[in-house]
Amino acid sequence: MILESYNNQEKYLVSIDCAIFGYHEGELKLLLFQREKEPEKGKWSLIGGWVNPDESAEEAATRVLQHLTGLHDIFLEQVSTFSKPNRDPGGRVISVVFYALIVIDGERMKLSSEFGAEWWPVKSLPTLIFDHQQMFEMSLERLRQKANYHLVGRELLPETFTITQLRNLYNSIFSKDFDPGNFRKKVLSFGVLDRLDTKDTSVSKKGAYYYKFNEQKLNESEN
Amino acid sequence: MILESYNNQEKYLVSIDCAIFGYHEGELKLLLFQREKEPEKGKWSLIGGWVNPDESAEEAATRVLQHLTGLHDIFLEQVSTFSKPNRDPGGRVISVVFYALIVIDGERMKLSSEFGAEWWPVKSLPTLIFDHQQMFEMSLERLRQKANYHLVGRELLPETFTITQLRNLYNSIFSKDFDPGNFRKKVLSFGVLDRLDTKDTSVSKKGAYYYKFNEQKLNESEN
DNA sequence: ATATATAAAAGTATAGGTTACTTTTAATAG
DNA sequence: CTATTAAAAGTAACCTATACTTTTATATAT
Repeated sequence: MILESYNNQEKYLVSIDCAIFGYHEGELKLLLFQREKEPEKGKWSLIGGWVNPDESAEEAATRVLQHLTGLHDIFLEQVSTFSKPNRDPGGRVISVVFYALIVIDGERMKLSSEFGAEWWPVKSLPTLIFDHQQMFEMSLERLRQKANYHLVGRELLPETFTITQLRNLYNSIFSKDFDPGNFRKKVLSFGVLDRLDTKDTSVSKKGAYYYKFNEQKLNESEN
Repeated sequence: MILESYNNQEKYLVSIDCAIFGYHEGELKLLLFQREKEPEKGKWSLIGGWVNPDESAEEAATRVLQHLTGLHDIFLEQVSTFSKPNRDPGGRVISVVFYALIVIDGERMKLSSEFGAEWWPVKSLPTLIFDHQQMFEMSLERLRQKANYHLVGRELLPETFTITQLRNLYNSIFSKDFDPGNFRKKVLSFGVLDRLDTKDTSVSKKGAYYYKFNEQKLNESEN
């Protein structure tokens, strides 16, 4: 902005909303809150919060996520800003939208009891409030773009996993079935996975090797 | 956002900043204003403006662009939102950044005299205020992404142009030299250009055919 | 009138990557 | 020890990107 009449200008509430993706039981899931008041009581919303005076939007999103999940170093990326004058019936609120990726483990499944948040499969979401459906769709699109050029397994899978698990994650993100052979070839060509000596024999007699991300190679490849 | 204490929250000024790209004399250019007051007097800034109460950020950017250029239907895309608490020394201002593409013709070159705006080659920009350098860099990156998948000639070139002109535009956007033969093949494979009967003989004895975008095919290809 | 020079336009050959599909492998279960 | 399972490896066809070469059309010079 060029300096000009800062004082006569209207100010607005600024919030963040976050599409939090997780992966559980072979499905990509989204963390949602159920709204308890009118209007739109009973509908669901993304996780949100206000931007405080001492914070950037990124810092606000990080704070909200840490408070909710207890996790630090959550992967977070800005998606877009929603600013239609009447998008929120409660007042003029401009919302900066992010998406986040987190590993759903036992701890993270308890979010429901603590905060009333619930994981929903992205394939069958409930009705969302305001413009949150569009926020979700743009976030998923961004996640797909990200997953095209980088392996997103580290943010969504447990520390060790099989190629098949990784492929199922990708199947779930893109809603299609990747060819097992081609997927393996492609994924290993990134050169950022280390094969362990242990195998998962729960699904095949032969057994599938476990892999884990090599942090050093990840950094080198600017993943 | 979930409804919660709208009233106790701090409000902020919200602005838009716009990286306006144009193409002139074989160079990609950026439209800038020179700042007339301290702090940072003499440095240059992107084109900006406030978001009014009855506008979305997109509408604000469109209004500012129309007022500045007289053009309607300008190509505009949201890049990112900048929100660090102290990014603007004049006060807490959250800025939604866009990039725009416009055809520089005679009319558009007069911007300087009317508004004090000047076109700068992106290869040699002056020092920009605040975080505007970063805004520009993100905008150029977005433009490159866009140009990878879609022909951006319609937004930056005159109505008719030769393949060589289009290639020079791309050379300028990506700061590299595309192979003439390969570029031609690739560009025509999009199937959205119509060849005219007229030729440009100013640069070659043989003459290069003029082309124009076929709007219908453009729409079909979701360009 | 013919030759020359220019860059457009078309063509070619190689390499690399994607895709669909087949074969082999390892280990368990009957 | 044979059958079964999915992992893992391999293959062939196809498509695209890239570097490079050849042909074409025409204004200008001789």
